[in-house]
Amino acid sequence: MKRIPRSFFNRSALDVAPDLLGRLLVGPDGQSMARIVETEAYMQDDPAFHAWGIVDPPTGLVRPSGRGYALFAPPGTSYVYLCYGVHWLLNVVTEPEGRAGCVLIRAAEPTAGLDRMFTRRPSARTERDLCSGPGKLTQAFGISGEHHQIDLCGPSGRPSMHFADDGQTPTEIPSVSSRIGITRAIDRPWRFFYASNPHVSPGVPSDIAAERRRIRRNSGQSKYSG
DNA sequence: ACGAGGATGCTCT
DNA sequence: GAGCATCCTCGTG
Repeated sequence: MKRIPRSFFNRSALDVAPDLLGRLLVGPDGQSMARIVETEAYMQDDPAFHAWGIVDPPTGLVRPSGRGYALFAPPGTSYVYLCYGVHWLLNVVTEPEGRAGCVLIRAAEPTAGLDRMFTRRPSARTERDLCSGPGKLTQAFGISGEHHQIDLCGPSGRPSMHFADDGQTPTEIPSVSSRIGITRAIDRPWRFFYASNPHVSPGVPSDIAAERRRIRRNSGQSKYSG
């Protein structure tokens, strides 16, 4: 059981995201653990990225205001933010210094500390309800704003949130889709997941969701267009 | 099964 | 004031 080193995150988010599948997330309590089964990559040149547009094109300078500035932190730093005013979402910063990118941890299969997870997530009825979504996962682990911008690659010793490799070989090739729940850049295939794993989130990839909405809109219109 | 709607707070290509 | 990297509950089949 080894902490994943900073060098692992000192790469493109497009490489880190699929490579994190099968690795373990160890929570802030040092005991709760889950095997990651779903991630998404967010890139600097990406309209869905929180740091999109904060680089001034002519000068290359980064505007130091706004929440996206935290995504220029060193690789291996956490980026935790509040989504819809309700749920905390956990990302890891990637990319060499000077560039920005991150990986969203979307779903995981609990492997340790399940009793604590059930306590922190009263609405969960089955194990599958614990970490099968980015908001559920942070609630199960007790991750919130106080865990924003912390080093996930620090020295082992006292308990702290980090990623770990237990040497278990991934049993499955990652599947790919567009990302979930976004409205911009919905065609980029930057979601990675283990298709056969029951702990993957039930969300629908954004390109498929948009197509379904379009079809429904059209059939709804035809009812009144006669 | 599936769809609709509400909660709720922060940011602002 | 609009727009979100979501989840839960409560309606209808």
